[in-house]
Amino acid sequence: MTLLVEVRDPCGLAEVVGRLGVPMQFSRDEEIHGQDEPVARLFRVVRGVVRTSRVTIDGRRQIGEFYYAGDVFGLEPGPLHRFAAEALSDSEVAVVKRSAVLQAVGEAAFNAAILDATRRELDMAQAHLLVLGRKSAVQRVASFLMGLAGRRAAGAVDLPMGRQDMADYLGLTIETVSRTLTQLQGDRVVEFASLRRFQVREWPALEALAA
Amino acid sequence: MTLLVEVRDPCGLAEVVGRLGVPMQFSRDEEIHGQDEPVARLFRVVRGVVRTSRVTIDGRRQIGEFYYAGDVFGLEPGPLHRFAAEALSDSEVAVVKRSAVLQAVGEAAFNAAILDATRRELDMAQAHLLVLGRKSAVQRVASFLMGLAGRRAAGAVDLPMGRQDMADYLGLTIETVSRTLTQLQGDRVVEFASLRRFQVREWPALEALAA
DNA sequence: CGGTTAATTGAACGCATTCAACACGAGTGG
DNA sequence: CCACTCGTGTTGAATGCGTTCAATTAACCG
Repeated sequence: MTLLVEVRDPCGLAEVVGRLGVPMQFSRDEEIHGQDEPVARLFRVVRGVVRTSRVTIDGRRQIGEFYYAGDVFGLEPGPLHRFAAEALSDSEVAVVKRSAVLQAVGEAAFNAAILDATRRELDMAQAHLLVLGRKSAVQRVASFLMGLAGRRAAGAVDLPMGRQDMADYLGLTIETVSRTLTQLQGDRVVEFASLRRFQVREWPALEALAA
Repeated sequence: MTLLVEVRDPCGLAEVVGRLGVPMQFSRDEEIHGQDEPVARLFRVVRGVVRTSRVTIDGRRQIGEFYYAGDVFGLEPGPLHRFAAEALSDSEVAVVKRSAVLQAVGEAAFNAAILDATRRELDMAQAHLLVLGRKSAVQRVASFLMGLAGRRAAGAVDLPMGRQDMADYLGLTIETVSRTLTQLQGDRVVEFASLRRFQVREWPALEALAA
């Protein structure tokens, strides 16, 4: 657990935000920051899961990313939040002003940390591009489940988001997601104990399906 | 022209790379840097157009971005190039070692510039995500043409890449791209003077189609 | 228990793909 | 100048995947 955080946070931004941040509670679907708000604070997930999303002009919803315990979010390419952030379930988030972090660690370390976090965002975005641009429904869902299960190597895995969130994230409809999950379960690749909890039965098969 | 460069390069990275860089010539489809190579240099397009691309395990090709005159490329989230870079047409590229830039401008300015460029990459990636995740073929092609035409407000616009590159970039097949272009032309929204040169006839219609 | 929301399933449709044939343009050599 | 070829782009017909719309079922919570 500690190792994971260290690996994903070589510049210490997550640690600093966690240390300086004020813990705040958010309930299911509560907004943590809004779309088009000015960027002023940094956030770190302490408990629960957070999603970033935005709505396009024609009403379609796009999920930016899902953030899990330890992850930092609130970084944006520009001065405004391009995405809103909401708690998926009841969550605890450490919140701190950017200026406070800047003051605490100095400008050089701050920039380095922001750069590092931005790089990680870019990395995720590019991985996601491959999924959306070139993968079939089964491949998308399989990749997604692998990503979730990868966080907890074996045993039952929590599926913190609903089908609609999955669908918006994967660029599919809720019906296709549902059908695909049913199919994967029918093929004994994964097994759902409940709607929000599953276990990988056949890792090689899942990897093959994720292509 | 100068204004455009300034707007897109507030931290001067493009200017520095252009100034320090050694101009190199690349012919059509020639590789500028390879996939999985270590990141050691920065590049700036002087003349021509450059594409970044990578091939997945199963042989599908993904286009990262297209870079035009003035654009900086060669930035990556990690220590290795996730994408290869190739010249689309005969091009001139200014090449400079990262270490040389670092030494020339100092660590603080270097980091700021890299951060800024990385942010722009992230911005492009997220815009692209919206296209790939939620848009139809017509919307994708229309958006793409708008993006190209936006660089040169009016008159004939150069289409520097072939249909296959467009298709890979937009997550479509070459046939669908071709059909869509034909359709847009039939609807008098755009007009192709030749295969690689077009003009926007109805801006409002094109914007509407791009959604 | 109902009442409500979320998820699944079914059937028909439509868009993009696939596979195949054809057109076009540029370059080459007769 | 024409014939030939090769690469690239276009067009056609059939298929299939994911969507759409609608109905049903399951889960959750009082």
